[in-house]
Amino acid sequence: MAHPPSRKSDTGHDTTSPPLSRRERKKREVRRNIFQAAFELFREQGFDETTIEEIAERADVGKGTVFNYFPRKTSLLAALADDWMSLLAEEMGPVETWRGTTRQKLERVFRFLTDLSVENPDLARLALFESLRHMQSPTSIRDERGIREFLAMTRSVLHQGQQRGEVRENLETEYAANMIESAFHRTLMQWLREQGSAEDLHAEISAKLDIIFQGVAPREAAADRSRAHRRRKAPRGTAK
Amino acid sequence: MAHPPSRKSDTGHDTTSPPLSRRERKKREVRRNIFQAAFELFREQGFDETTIEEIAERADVGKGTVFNYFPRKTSLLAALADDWMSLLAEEMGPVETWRGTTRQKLERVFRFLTDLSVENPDLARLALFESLRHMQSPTSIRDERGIREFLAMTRSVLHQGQQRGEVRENLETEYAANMIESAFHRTLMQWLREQGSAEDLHAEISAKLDIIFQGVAPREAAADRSRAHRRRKAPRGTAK
DNA sequence: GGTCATAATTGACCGCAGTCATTATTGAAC
DNA sequence: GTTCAATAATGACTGCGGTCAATTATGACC
Repeated sequence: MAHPPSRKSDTGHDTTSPPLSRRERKKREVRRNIFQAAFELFREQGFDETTIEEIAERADVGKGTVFNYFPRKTSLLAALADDWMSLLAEEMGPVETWRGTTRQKLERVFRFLTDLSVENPDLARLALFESLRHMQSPTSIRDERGIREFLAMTRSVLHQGQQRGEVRENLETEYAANMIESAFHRTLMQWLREQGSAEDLHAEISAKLDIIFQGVAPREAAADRSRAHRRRKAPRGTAK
Repeated sequence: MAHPPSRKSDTGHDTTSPPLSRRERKKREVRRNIFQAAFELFREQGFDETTIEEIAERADVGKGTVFNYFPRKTSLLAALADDWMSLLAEEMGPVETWRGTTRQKLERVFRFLTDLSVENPDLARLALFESLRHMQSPTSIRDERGIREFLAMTRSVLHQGQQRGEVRENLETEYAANMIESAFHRTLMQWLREQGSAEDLHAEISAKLDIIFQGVAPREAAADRSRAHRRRKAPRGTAK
């Protein structure tokens, strides 16, 4: 029973300073029960094989109640991703306090997440995949805390790197963070599918970090300037 | 009715040199009818709003027949992705014949695919998303021609670039192609979700290409060598 | 305690993706 | 033309995700 959904953080904010009403406490408890029941079952029998009714049964609520808390079945997976990000934030503290080179910081973040994934490949696969679903439909309102936080972190690290001279001054950190995130995400998904060794995974991530740091062009011939239009523009994206 | 599924290529191979039996011809025709009916309907009313029974109705076959050809509803989307890749291959010919710099070649490929996507944002979103599904489950046997071909193309372009001195000799093209693909994929998905202008999309892709070519590290301090273990190893992945 | 608006719970119900046992078609062999 | 095994078509049926109208719990206010 390695790594059940984290006990402290749940998937909501931890800022529970004001004492909660009974109602609120009950709600959280129910939510937690459903969440927990769901992941026990997912782990035991897989996602597709688990029905909402089973989850409701184990959480000791009606089927409809499950949908009150998690409007789609896949919302349960998104909750897991959020949970993991909370674990990460909790474990590593605010970015400003991290030590080491830019590269080391990035590797530490990746390491934390890959370790979780290596322990729970099935859940990781589901959660990673789910974290993309919100991109599918423009109507979906989910805010996808998971990826957002990851991007914000990566971006901060790059920013620090700029100040320390380890990252190009003129780098568009928004885009770079975006690329790092998507490369990491894809690498992890591929690995989860192919079920290689953890060593392979780390090696591949390291190699890709090399590429992102060094670039593809040879050292001298900086870059091949052929872009027809270069419209300088505030990057769209996830930062506000 | 812009861009219906391509008429010539369908989703199967074009190598129809040996004359086909009547049976085989019938099969292809039925498959084509279903494919076409499905995409007319998807375009008219959206994916979720279209039922398999409607598709079967319009293609003038029984419901079960649809499932004979496309075992899941989403298989129809995967077929679209394949179709688009065939269009691309057909339009641009073998990689060896392309002209221009490495950067220009990559931009031309992206341009072709983004143009298709700009014309059919809804279908593109669905197809792009679907093209990731095969990574979700290790049991899925789909071979995902789409992404594979794209990777092979990108890799060839990088290889040529190495010969022309536009790409670092010691670059692991397998990984680099992989990163380029995932960055492109993600950029496109994000754009499709946010519905910006086509100009925005091109600018973002261009900016990311800059990053991939130049790298994140400053010119002088090549890279920050901190990786604990550097296991040189044949890249796993999609090339055979 | 009693009243009442608001919020939470619930399970009967619905629609559709996907299955499968049955039936129809094909074409090779004679 | 007839036979027959292999292949394809079919739609009745099933199971589950998701909805919603009805029911119950909660707590603010008197």
